[in-house]
Amino acid sequence: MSKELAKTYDPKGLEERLYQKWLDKGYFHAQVNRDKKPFTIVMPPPNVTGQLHMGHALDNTMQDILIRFKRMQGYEALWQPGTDHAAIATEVKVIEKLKEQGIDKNEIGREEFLKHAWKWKEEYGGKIVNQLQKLGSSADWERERFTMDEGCSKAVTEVFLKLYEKGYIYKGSRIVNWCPVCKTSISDAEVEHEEQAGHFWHIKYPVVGSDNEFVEIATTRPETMLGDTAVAVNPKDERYTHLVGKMLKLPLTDREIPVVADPYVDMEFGTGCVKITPAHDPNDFEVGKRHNLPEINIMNDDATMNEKCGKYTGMDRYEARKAMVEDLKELGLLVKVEDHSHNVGTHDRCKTTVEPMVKQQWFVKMDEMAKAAIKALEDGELEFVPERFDKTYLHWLENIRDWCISRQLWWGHRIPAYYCDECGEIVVAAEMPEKCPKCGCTHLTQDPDTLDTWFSSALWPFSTLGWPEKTEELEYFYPTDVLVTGYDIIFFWVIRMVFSGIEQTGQVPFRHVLIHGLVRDSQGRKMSKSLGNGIDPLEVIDKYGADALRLTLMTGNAPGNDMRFYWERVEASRNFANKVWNASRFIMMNLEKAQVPEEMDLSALTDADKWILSKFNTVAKDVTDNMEKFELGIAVQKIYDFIWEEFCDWYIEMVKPRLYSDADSTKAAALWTLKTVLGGALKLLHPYMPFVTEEIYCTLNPDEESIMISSWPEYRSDWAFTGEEAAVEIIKEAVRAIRTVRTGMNVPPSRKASVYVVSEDPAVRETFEKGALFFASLGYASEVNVQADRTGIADDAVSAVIPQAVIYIPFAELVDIDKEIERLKKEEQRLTKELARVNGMLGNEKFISKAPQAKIDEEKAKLEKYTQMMEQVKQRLEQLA
RNA sequence: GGAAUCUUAGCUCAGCUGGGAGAGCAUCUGCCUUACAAGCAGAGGGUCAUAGGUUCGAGCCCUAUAGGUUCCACCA
Repeated sequence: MSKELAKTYDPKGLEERLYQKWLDKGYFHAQVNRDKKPFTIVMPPPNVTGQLHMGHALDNTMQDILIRFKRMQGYEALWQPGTDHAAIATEVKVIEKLKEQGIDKNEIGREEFLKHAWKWKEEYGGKIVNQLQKLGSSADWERERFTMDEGCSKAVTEVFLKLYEKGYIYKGSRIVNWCPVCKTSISDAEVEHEEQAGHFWHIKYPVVGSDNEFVEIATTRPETMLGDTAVAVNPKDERYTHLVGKMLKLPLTDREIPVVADPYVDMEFGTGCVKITPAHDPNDFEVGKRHNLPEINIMNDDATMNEKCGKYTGMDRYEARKAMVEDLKELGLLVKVEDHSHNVGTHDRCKTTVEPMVKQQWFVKMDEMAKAAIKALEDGELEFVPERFDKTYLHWLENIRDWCISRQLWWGHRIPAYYCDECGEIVVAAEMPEKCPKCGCTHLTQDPDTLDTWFSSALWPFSTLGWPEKTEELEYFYPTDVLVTGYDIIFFWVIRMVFSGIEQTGQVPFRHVLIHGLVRDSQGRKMSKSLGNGIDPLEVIDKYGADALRLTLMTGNAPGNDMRFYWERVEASRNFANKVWNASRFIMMNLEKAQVPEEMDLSALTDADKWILSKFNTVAKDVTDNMEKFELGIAVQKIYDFIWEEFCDWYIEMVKPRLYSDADSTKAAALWTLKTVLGGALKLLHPYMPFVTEEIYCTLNPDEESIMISSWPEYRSDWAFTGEEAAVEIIKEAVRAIRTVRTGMNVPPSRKASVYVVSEDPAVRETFEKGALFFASLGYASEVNVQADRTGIADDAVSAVIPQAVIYIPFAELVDIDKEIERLKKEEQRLTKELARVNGMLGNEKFISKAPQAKIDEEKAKLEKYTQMMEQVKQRLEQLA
């Protein structure tokens, strides 16, 4: 059932129809199939709160291309999708929504809040999945998972228990990054450092027992001085050796603190004296541990000063700073204030300045697991593409600190730890124990905290396949083949998956990590909500179609680099879709008019047919190789060039006269070739542009159900025709040469000319005789005469020179003599340059002795060719002059 | 402070292991040629950031410099 195709390609409606068809047919669904090899990708789970952005579009397009490619190659290709509960992001949204209704989180309590959160998830959570489908993503939606579904939660508990038993998870009092707005701890990876202009306050601390002696310290955060428990100097610093061990009076308080010596202090920096606030600075915390200093926490969870702060109690940290500086000034203890710019840690989510605080938190001990992750990369079990991200990965792992995994949130996996209300015993268990194993009492309370959202994401590659159960799927599809993600998420996610995978399953969860960059706006800025410069992929799809968006995202940049988004580029991609559409339309129009053989005797093909078939064959192989190496951009560029430049601009044009002539005996061959090459090209293009290719393919092959389940073009040795390929290249070169002559002389294409091709080589003559038709068809010649010498050609004929032959066009049929001279002079210049280069190389003894013989022969051939061409040009110039 | 990366046509970017400077867009010229004006055929435009070095030969390798971007980092 062939149907009429519209004149221009219109993706509207068509995309939805085809996607629905694929879903109905179940093409996306992968099952354990022992007859096939598996190929697995797990989709980075987008946040349930998520709205599709360009990052998703890029990420998922790449994955879809690989999956479609492998599926067509005959693999059982599983693309495992799902969504992430996105602990803090979701919690914030739900809180906002409740606030609008006048509901306060703390008033309704945990149980009630979670009910709202789940409701919210059910209501809005599916949106992102829907949007991913608009891209054409062929993920196995039947297997869609959620990081907080039953299975994934079970995996989380299992891992927590195992790591706890192994001693890798511990609870401890540590300095953590505390977000005073979100009121939760955050991990190091969640802290962003940004340069801020600040001040350096120099403050004098009086030495106890000696009048008028002070120690001058410098600080960027004077408010923390209320928590000072020492002042440190470098042990080698002779300026202060006499003070070590003495006591200082801490201003604004009635406390006395010691001077300690610690190598952490940089003598060159500031005054060489550092106030030590163990409870509010990570370094000071370490110093404090070394010197057994007390930790005095001076702040509440919202970063206001707590009850230990005397008159400053209740003030915000910045208010307190101001007040204290004023007071110090009054006391004459403020020496000076300097401008100072320094890095301040902020919470990546809410941009609040992080307050280091000492808190009881849960941590994962990293050193052992980090070592295993490093080893995996070094042993080649894990490969980054591009390779340079190895360094990012290793550097992070080599400097890793323990991972703070507890969060003071409600939405997430609750920590499976229970405390005995009586004796305080900690029990880590999958379920609430009936009684305390120590004191036997039955009053136990679960830890109120939840786990870092990345804790569950870290298990994603195997938890989605059923782990900890030993499912068939896990055994068959795991470890997965490739993980596709942005470089911005290597620390958060990739690394944690790697060590979790190794620890829990004994295997690296994926062999390759394909890293891509960020999609930026046309000015190179990050797309962000606050800037309002984000471009909605759905809008792009709506205007130009998903295929155009996908192609745009895959071209014009190197792997791992950021790319800029330009509407013009989408337009160019859309034009390509239209080009494919129209070429196909032309071919199908012709196919309808004639009977096309199913099988073709290849010997019945003309040189042109063999040329394009052979060319296709090569391109298919190259494209396959590139795709195997994850060079997706290079691969699609080759497909693009092949379809547009070779197939459309040359082959289709060459073949037209044969199609228009009913008598032509090679018409069937032309039709067969058109159909075959188009079909093959569509297959190569399908992973990139699934919709247009599917629509055309099914019209082209009414008996086939879908291009998705067709087989990938394999290299065929019987399609390799080197001789014919070369022959057509000669013809192409000749046509180009004639075009140059004619356009150089401004001859309207409507004026046909007789063309004489002169070559001593009989093989070349034969080529031109067979190809004579092409010239005519291309509108540059009405008549083509091929001969061995110049007999019968007017002396003033204009020549176009190609390496294999000289082409003459009787001057009478052309015009403009000046332009011809100009053109020839340019040619002469070019040849002079080339000759100089080749002569230089061949005249160089070192080149002759060191270069490979093949290279030398090549250059010698060029020398001969150019010399010959030069002669022709000179002759011609003389004639015209 | 450490690291990665970039500097190639007016713009955005390709250029794989060193061997005749590329694409898309933009500009200009000529074409509504029966698949496509979202098209066809052409043209112009580049000391490949700078300075050295290795090599017969460097956009590519090495060193240094300048500038841009990004990541990491506890300098109070």
